[in-house]
Amino acid sequence: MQLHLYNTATRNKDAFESLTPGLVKVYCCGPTVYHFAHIGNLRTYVFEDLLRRTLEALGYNVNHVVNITDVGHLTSDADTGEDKMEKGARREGKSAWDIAEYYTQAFQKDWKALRLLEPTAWPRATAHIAEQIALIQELEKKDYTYTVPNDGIYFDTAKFPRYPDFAKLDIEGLQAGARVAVTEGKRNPTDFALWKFSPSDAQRQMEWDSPWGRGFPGWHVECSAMAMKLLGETLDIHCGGADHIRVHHTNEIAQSECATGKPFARFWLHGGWLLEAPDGDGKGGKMSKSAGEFVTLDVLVKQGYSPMDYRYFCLTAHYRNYLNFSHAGLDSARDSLRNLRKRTDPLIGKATPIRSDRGLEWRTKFLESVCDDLNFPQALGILNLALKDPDVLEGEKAGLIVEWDRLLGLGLTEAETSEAVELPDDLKSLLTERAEARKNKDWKRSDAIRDQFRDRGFVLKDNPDGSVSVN
RNA sequence: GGCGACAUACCCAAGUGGUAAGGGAGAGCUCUGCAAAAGCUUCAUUCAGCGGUUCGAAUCCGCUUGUCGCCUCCA
Repeated sequence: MQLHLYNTATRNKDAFESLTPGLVKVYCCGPTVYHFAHIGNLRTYVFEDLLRRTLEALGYNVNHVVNITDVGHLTSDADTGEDKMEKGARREGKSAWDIAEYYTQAFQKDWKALRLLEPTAWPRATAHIAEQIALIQELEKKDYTYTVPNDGIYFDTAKFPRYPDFAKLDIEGLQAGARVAVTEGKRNPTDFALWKFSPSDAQRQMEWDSPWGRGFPGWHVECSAMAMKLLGETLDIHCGGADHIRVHHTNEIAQSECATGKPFARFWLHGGWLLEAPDGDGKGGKMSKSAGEFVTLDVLVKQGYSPMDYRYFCLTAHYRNYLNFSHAGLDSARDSLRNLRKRTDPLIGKATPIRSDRGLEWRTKFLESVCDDLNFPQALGILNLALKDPDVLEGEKAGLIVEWDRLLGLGLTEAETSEAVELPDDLKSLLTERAEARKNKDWKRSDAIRDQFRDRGFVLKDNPDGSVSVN
């Protein structure tokens, strides 16, 4: 089936074909590990995982690279301000290297919890300084760079006439609206640093020798250098959050294409933002790490949600649209998933080949939705209808779920590991007492005991077979 | 100030020219000592408002209103 993906470069849903038959090279912009990833960040990785799974379902091998940015991002685009890594280090009284390691592990823990497929490679910026230097030297050789004394090596965006095209930038409007102090010596407002000199009056924790002196790489060059090293000069797909379009990806394209003379990526996919819904006293708006307050996956887990609840929540909205995060919304997702599992759990292990016309029809419909720019919300609707369809045999339903869960990644084919509820001794004896009361049809006593359980946070359910479940 | 995106039921949300998917919540019924669970049924003549194009519009165009984003960093 033909996959169509919305390509930011063309602003159109384009038919996807890989450059090399059977192999797709995907580069996804990863986290800057100076703090925890929030659930808005995570939404983008969920979308990228859906892309990966879709490509694999279509028979492609996917070479999937996700970088770890462990150096180099300053706090503003004006090439000024404090390095985020060093700031994080100071905040926590650790070294910048420790900070990077700590948050990388935290990030990868979230990654696994969300059932995101392991990428082919997790390159770290600090492990690819030589490649970055080489790329800058190539640009220097081709005369795209210039030096700003006591500052760094800059890319001259005026020498790349297509610079504004990708993000449809209005350069003049940019200039007019500029509220940011312009770096002294920059030729154009859009020029960006490729290499930053270490400050002469302060010792940086992360710095390297280079042909231009001691310093550290700019924060766009790492992606180009690592992507090209690991995947070649032209990628099939480059992904990231929508906030990368304007600056980061625009700059990646400029420096990569000027260095190689080839298109850097054929498809650019961008995930929409998670917004904080204005429920309660929340003000609403984009969730942002630098704004301070943010919700992490761990926070949700502490609130009683499972990572799969959040994954399902992401699945309910199209990846390119805004998604409003609210607890009401997450509750709804959690309940939906719970209800879904009630229907799919009894199907585990019962899959049979799908042969009936009806079964094949559902299979096709689901795949069509997914192939239409990853329309998972629609696919979920189809899944619900298929499960309810009385004309599809149980074994085929089970087979469809096995197949579809490889795309959804919700773990529907694995039994949930629910921990056995440990009952306090006094409640255990009450349970015995209630069984006795029920046998004697003492409903008043029986219900009173059930209420007692409820007050202690346990829900008693009398099953049709006479047994009692405690939750 | 400039630029842009979005607006679908109580909530979330798909649908982008052919007559409103799906989920959650709610309601009713069946079942049950009662609950719970499960099953069945039900839930937008209508897509922010107003005009226009069209045989036909939630879908295209214009205006208005509202929300959000970008023009610092950000997934």
